[in-house]
Amino acid sequence: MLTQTAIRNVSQRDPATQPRRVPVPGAAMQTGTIELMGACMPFAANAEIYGENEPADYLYKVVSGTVRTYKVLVDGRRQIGAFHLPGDIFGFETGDEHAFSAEAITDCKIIVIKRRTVMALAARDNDVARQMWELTARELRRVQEHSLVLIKSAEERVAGFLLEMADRVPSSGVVELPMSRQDIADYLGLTIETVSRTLKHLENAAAIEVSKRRRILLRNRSALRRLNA
Amino acid sequence: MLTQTAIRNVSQRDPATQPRRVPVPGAAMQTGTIELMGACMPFAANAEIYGENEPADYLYKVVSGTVRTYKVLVDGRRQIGAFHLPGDIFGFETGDEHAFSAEAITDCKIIVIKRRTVMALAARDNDVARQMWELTARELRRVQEHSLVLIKSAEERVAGFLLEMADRVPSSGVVELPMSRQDIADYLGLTIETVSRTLKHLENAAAIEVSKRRRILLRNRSALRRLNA
DNA sequence: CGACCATTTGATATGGATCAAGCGATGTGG
DNA sequence: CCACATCGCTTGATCCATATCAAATGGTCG
Repeated sequence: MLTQTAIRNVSQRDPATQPRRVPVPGAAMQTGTIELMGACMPFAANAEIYGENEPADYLYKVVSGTVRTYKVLVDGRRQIGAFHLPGDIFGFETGDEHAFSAEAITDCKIIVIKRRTVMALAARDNDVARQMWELTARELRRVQEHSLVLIKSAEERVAGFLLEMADRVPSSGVVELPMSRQDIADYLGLTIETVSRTLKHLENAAAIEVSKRRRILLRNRSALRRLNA
Repeated sequence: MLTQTAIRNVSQRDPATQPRRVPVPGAAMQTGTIELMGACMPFAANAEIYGENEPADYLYKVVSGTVRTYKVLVDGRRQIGAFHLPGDIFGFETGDEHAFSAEAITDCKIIVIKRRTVMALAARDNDVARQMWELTARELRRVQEHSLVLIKSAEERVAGFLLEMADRVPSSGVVELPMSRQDIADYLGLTIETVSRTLKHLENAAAIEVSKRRRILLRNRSALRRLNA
């Protein structure tokens, strides 16, 4: 259990991309007020959005693209805590410093909101405060749910992951994965080899079909659900 | 990975113990206002406090004793999500239903607060709303931190657990564990045998000393911290 | 077309699970 | 107050799922 994943990229925030005040249209307006307060910023694939222990001055909302939040242990093992898809708000873990690091997996557009702005608003408008509580609670539930992988087999983990992704991008039947096998492995606490072999397993069992490497067809969801334990 | 832990007790909430309006003194008053709103209730060791999927009408604050929150998979595997010690508030996972079950590990006294009361108060007093957000965020961070066990070895898990417990009950040097080996195992995603062997390992390495089975002396914290990865 | 990188596939090793006794503390009844 | 039963825990032997090590393959992009 010593090596899991070496640190693979030490990308930096692109200094050229400064926040621009941009009215952001449509794009998942779950939390109405929020996006009006921020600037929309592009991030290139693999760019760092923020690092662990940096002051947590901003909140982030994904407009397009996918983000991973993760921690890296001293010896290089990496645990991905979450994938964030369009519409998701992240970076509100709590407190003064970020507990995790965040990177763009693909090219992303992300609304960046000053935390102070939100806090100030929350102090006046307790509807906003409630909304923030709500969001944090939802995230808590997600992480608690994810912590069950600890007691699951490789097959259960992968099946569960596919179902989770399918639920989040409801393009019934096909799951287009934005992340690499390594990302999946680090999210599930497995190795890429095991992820690969398990996908093949599921394919042999006629539960899925791996059409392009990152495009997966769910052939038999109830089989997957059964495996999800 | 099929059997981990069968369901071991199906204890019921003692119907004799009705909530009594009791002013609760001292005992960890971190969140001032909260405890004034609730009733203090005793729970016997192994009594159920609430079950998964029950309506989440209450919040809970531990006055004395220890509580475990957990989920059980269909086949009986159990994952303990948290241990709650005196002063801790739990049961605010979110939403309408509890995501986890909660049981008293030892005899407990617990303040039970109607969620609606808190919500109503939060709607008027946004300081309360902020406090709830704060608490939820703290819990989120704790769970995120715990999710790192996924990539840790047995030794790292156990060492980390001991340090965590030592931090929470700052009785410098000795850790009095209220929970069984099985509870520890289910919290760390290990078996009791592995927990036992690992404790022996740590003892042989002069990092700890197991004096009574549930009393552990931390002989060398920096060694433990080194193992914690 | 060629090089590179992500992924798959294969062979082997191993940490922790499982199976199976032992053991010691706690409690019970005689 | 002591023999005995019980329960929680430890210890030992063996097994297995997944990690690790090592190539082979194939897709992508210049």
